[in-house]
Amino acid sequence: MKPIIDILEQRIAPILAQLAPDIPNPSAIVKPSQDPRFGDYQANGIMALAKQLKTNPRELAQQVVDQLNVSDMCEPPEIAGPGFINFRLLPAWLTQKLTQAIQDPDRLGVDTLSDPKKVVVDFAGPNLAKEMHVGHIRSTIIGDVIARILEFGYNEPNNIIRQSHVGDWGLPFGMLVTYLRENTPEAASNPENIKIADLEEFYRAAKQRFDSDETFKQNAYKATVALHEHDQDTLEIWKHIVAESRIHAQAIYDKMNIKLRVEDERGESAFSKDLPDVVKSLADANILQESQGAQCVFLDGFKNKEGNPLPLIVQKSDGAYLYATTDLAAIRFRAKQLKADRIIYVTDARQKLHFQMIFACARQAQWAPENVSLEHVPFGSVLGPDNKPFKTRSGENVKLKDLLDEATQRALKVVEAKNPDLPPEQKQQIAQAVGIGAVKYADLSNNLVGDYVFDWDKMLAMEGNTAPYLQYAYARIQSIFRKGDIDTDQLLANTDVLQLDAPEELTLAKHLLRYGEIIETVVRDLRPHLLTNYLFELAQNFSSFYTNCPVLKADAESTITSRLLLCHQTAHTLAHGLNLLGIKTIKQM
RNA sequence: GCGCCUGUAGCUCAAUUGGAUAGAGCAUCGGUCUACGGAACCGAAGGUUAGAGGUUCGAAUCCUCUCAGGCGUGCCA
Repeated sequence: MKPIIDILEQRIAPILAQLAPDIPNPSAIVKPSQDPRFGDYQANGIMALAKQLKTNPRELAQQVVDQLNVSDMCEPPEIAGPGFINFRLLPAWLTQKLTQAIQDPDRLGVDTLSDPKKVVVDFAGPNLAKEMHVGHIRSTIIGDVIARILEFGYNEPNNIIRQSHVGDWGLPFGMLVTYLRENTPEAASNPENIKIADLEEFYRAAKQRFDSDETFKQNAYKATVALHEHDQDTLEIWKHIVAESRIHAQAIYDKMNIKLRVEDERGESAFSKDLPDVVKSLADANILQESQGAQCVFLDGFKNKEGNPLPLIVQKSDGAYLYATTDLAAIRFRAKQLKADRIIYVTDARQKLHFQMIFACARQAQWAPENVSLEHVPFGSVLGPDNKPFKTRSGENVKLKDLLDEATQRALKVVEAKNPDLPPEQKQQIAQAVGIGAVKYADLSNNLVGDYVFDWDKMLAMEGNTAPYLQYAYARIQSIFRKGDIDTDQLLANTDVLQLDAPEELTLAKHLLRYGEIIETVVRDLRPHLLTNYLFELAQNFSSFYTNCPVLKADAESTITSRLLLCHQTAHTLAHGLNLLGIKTIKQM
């Protein structure tokens, strides 16, 4: 089914078109009402339209209502205030629609969005030379969630292409190759034996040599040049170091429940051979200029501190290429080769200017035509308790592995306290789901723009807008099904007994039917916190229902079944939504 | 200097992008209290939306200025 907003708008649209033939696409602008006194949904567009028509808004609203037929789904619409139209959904209609949603376990009654797009989501993209640290956490979490939501919304998983633009081609690798040759020449001559137990230590040792020894430094530069010139020996060692590094990154992804595979990786090295052609093409298109020895593109509207045109530098004065060059190669590849309709970049807000320039350049070079949407999803920084970028006490980056381990440890303590009798392996599994879920949910549940303070106690607090609260609501429902020894298949064979009477039942049902509306909005606006908010409210509505409406102890058999169906659909929606957030549910906690 | 972002209850954040009396969660106070899992529920209190103007039926949201903080601003990514 379409979102209720869309149903109402589409019913009103032809009436508006007829009443205002000269206004292009007049819209009813239907929104959920904030206050129950104004019904379930309200149309806000009449007043703006009346303004344009220079007519009385309430009279216009009356004309709309006179012609509008929504009697199958709503009580008679009311005109209120300066010209709102308020809609109250009929229980019978809600029952029918919710029944349909229950009978559709794969999509929960959510329509596929009508314009399935081919989308590239660029996220994660760590530097493979080092272990992932807290600086990578947001892009990784948010990008994965955006990809998951698009996969569901467009219902064409193969059209959603994850791209991890890893750093695997720079000086750090020249350092690592040189260090490996120096310290373990036996591995360097047999690269397939390269094993790096501690990637961070390996990098640190190489960096120390680099900083303290001039000969080493020169060798590292040489190795980097050799790499870029595709020297066979160097390339062979590089390949195995990258493979080892990738194992470390993959371990983090697995732990975090991030859907990223080796095939999704297309980093600097993959575009390295395209870079000369990027510059040449810009020159051929007459948009390349030399300035202070560097090859630059000057784009309209970008100024530096002196107020002079700000260049996008694509080739340094020493001939080397930069990340701008690689990003341009990538954008061209994604638009032309992958044929993406939307290209989404999930990076730090500090890169905003960079992407504005990259996008402008790609447009000017006609690598991304106007019908390809280029979208930067910027997000703020993770701060420590001192409101400064999150670091360890000694001022180093917090390793993602350590952070995730601590999350699990802390969650395990809580599980031990609450449920000491569970088998140890189950406690471990719960701690994993709760700890990782808490970290991810904390990251996703606020508006992306703006920094947030990393606070263990708040994210793992078992009350409030947190992952554990949602997981708890899910676990409680599972408990009902265990206690009542309910067979879900048998239950779902009786969906026609659904009946909504109690106010808590109606509130819950209305909320369940808004799932598609939320999905549609998030697919369009790429704001995951709208989904976390929705799920939190769902859990709250359920808790209220749960305390006020006995399920297994209800008076009539039909009420029991009906309420079990509500429970089932709530649990199913919670699990589905949490899965879109990359967060696991557990049956007990 | 210029540009971008942020400023909402004591704290952390919302407000479906211009809609009705700005909502949640923590914390505080009060209630439910042998419970289909109390990791819960119900209620109270808490606001000049940083400040000042403006736009209009209507502004936290749009415009102008001011204040405070963060980030960026040519060869790092």
